[in-house]
Amino acid sequence: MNAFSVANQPSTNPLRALDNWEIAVIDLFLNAANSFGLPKSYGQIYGLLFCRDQSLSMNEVMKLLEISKGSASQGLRALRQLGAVSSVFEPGDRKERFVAEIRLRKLVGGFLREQADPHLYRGIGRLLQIEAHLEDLKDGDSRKRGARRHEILSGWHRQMSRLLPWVKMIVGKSDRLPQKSSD
Amino acid sequence: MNAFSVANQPSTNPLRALDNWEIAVIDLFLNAANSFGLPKSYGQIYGLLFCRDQSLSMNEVMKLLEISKGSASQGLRALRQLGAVSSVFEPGDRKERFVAEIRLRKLVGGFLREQADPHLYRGIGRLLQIEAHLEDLKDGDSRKRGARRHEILSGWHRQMSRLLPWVKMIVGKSDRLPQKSSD
DNA sequence: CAGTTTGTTCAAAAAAACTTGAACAGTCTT
DNA sequence: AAGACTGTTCAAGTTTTTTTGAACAAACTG
Repeated sequence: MNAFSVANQPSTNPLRALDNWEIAVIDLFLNAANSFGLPKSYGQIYGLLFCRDQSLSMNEVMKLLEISKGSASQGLRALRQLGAVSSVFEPGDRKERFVAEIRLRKLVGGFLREQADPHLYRGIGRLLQIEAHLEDLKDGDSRKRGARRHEILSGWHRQMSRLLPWVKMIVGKSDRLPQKSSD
Repeated sequence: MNAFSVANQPSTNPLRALDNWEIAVIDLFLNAANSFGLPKSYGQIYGLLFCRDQSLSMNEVMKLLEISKGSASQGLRALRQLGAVSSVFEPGDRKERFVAEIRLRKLVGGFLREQADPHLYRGIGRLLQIEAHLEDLKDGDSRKRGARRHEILSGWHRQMSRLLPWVKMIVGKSDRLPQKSSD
């Protein structure tokens, strides 16, 4: 039986209740997720994995955080999609196990790729749509005003496009703390 | 009577129905607000003002967007707080009128000031709280692991703090399109 | 001062976002 | 092949956020 074989391990038992500092870290990420517009549970899941050296299975995540199967499944999938967690397979074990990506550069990069880039992309379509509306319009004040607004928005779009690479770059510098290693 | 005195103006009547391009712009900002974690109505309000050369009163905003008094009042207040709209008083008119801030630098700056900076600030407290939990803990694996995580988070905090000034700076460059003028 | 205009507040209603868990599908085990 | 294990999906339930509008306050008007 499985719960036992795990429950017997000395102190590295991944199902031992969370330490207080871990709860605080998980809560930190819960709040962070929230303010990035991600569901709280994603933050909790990431936070938990962030705390651990060992990879965790979906089941362990569910039990430790007391969240449902559905949340765990969807959360882990989304986080992997964002590049915030990756999965590993222990040889001879069917189940997937997860670890947190802790390189800030990667986290930011993934977030921008999945969230910001699509917005910029759709922005192009929206600008074209506005242009189309303007062309349907007889010459006059409104059209002129609209053209000016279209220019402004195009400028903003250009600026935001230029900004993102810089963000990735700046965050990249001096990632990783002087310790352990990675990359 | 007031509705009339306004309704009689030739073509600049601010209550004439919205043009299609304006609807598209408003919708663009509605979506943008959403993905910045702001209520849709804030986006609509900003979008409307963004479209207009003339300042609008709260009442005009309400009627043009068909939103309630409460939304208009709260939205305008929040947008002013963010520095995204400013209010002007026409001499000899009691009511406040609003115009959109269209300098991207100011918009980004305001957003960062109101949203990002507070998060970074609270982050300091959270890091201290984690530290405190660690000190309550007897030496051991968990404590060591926690200390490592604390270092990582501190590093991230430092990095994000360094990033924000750059963002403001980069967005500042070549703001305003070649036209009109401002600043 | 009584009435009008302008704007705020906040409890309740509506809408949106998130979570849950049961049903399902695939894999492995015996 | 039956049973156990792992993971996905999605309709329904829950929670959170946003919007509404009525009640209120303040400032002006005649």
